[in-house]
Amino acid sequence: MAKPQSSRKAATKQVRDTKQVRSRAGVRMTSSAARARSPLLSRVTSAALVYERLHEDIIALRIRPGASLSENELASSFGVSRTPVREALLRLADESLVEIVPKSGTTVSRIPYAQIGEAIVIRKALEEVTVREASRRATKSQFTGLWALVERQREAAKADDRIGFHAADEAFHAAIAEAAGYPGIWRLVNQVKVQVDRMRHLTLPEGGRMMRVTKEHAAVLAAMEKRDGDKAVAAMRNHLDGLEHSLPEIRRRNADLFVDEAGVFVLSGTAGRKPEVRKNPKN
Amino acid sequence: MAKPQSSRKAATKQVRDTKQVRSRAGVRMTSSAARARSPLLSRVTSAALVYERLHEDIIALRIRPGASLSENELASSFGVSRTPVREALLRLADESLVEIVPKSGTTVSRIPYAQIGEAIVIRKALEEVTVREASRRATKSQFTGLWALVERQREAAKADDRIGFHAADEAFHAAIAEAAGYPGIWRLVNQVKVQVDRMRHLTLPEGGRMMRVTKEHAAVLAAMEKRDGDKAVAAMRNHLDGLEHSLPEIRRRNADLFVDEAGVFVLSGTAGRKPEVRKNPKN
DNA sequence: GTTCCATATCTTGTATGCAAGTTTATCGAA
DNA sequence: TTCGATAAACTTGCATACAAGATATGGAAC
Repeated sequence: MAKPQSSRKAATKQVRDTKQVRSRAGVRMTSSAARARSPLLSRVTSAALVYERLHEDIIALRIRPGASLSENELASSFGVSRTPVREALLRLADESLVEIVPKSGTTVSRIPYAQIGEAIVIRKALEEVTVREASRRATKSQFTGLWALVERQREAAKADDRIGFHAADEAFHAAIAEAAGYPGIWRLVNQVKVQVDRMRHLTLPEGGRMMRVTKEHAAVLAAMEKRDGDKAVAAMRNHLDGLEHSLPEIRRRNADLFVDEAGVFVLSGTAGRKPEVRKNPKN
Repeated sequence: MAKPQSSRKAATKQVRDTKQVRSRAGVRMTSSAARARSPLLSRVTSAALVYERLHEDIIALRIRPGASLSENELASSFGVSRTPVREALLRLADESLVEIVPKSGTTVSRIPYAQIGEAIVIRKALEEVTVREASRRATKSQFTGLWALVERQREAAKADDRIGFHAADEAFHAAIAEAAGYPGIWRLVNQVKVQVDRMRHLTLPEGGRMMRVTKEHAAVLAAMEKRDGDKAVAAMRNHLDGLEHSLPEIRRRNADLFVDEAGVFVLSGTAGRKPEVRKNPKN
């Protein structure tokens, strides 16, 4: 490998110090600074696009858990080369949505049933501190917006619009996080609950569920508005408890989409790629 | 196994009986694809190695926040090509440890001071539920192991061995998570506190700090052993409160390593601000 | 001196070819 | 048929080449 032109690489160190900027460099950054934000979401690269598409399809179960993915076929499908596809898959592997076996193949992860419970515990812990802080800090206009979201849910429930209901549901929780001043927590919650979200797509139509959830939200919000943090936390806890209600039944009906995880033993795991997942084919 | 002496081929055929129709290009629908494997070690790929090295160096501040990274120079430094280096950098970007600007360059992220507080809140929330559950579920042998870790901390504190102390500290918290049956929570905590860990490397030598922390751990553990969940949670909360004690001073002394407003997570309408105008006019 | 512009030289993004394993298919023998 | 060995066809991991945008440099004009 030929080194081109040694200009400032007198030092062979791979880490160069901070590049200094001229005093008026800021004005030149206008064009790039316009779109150069949102590190996790939409970049303008092909890899990001492939990632988003695959992410959506996996979460929505449009690609079934256990399905095999091929970098080559995905590449020709998306009309790009393997490189961006591979980057997307690596990222999905970090989120435990796909499993890459080095020289063998890549599959969409089955839903790790054993992790669902822990994910819900995590979500509860995070949302409780969030709703407590939001009870203190939320402004009047934020309460107005929250009530509007509850109303949107009520309408969606009446119209039996599950998609719209879910969107408003997410927006409700996100708005609470914003009111609390904890945007990172909501981002974290979203990261943790991916497997739960996949499972949600299997929920059976249960009469009155959406209206019940709406009422639970209203209870949380009412307590918040009274600045009663404890009561709001209790209401939120009660609300999130409802999540794990029908999980065993859902699992029973779609056994092939789940996997029992035996012993995750990743304690000081070097920031490891992902927990080892033992698949237990129960044919 | 219910199958009587089924050969591998027969098992394969049995798997095959499900539809192998490709509903979408690139997605092959199979019932059970990859056989369970035990890659106990995380990954033996070059990309993983590069990632681990860079991760360590960034966390330990051996690479200073704000430094520029070049895929080419890193590649020749590691003796590999750009591809595995790039994969490592993309992963580090997901963790907000580096920032990749598409056609411009890659830099090591400065420590987002505004996120430190939220990270500590998150850690508190997660560790509190963990210690509460561990108070219920921990076995006698686990308590023995935990006391041993406390003792190791005491010894390290006496010997003024900061590295050994920190290792035992981490192990203590990890062991509590394991006793609680929440391995995923500890993994998540580790992910969240990366920026806090970087900051920890800037802590000034403060007399008696290690011994104080050891006593706090002992208090947590004593409450756990009495199965007093509330008291254990309170002790843990008190322990973690100590984290944010000297943060402002640390930041004041190393202002160039921090950035005020990073993260910029546009949750609602208002557009994000410009990411960073390098305010480091060296020379 | 300052300002502006062309250009050389960086940077990362993507495509492609090869290497090294793994799985599947094929063929032959008992 | 059943089993076994061999080879063909996959798979991902990595190296390399090229493309396109961003930055720094140098010189010309004023």
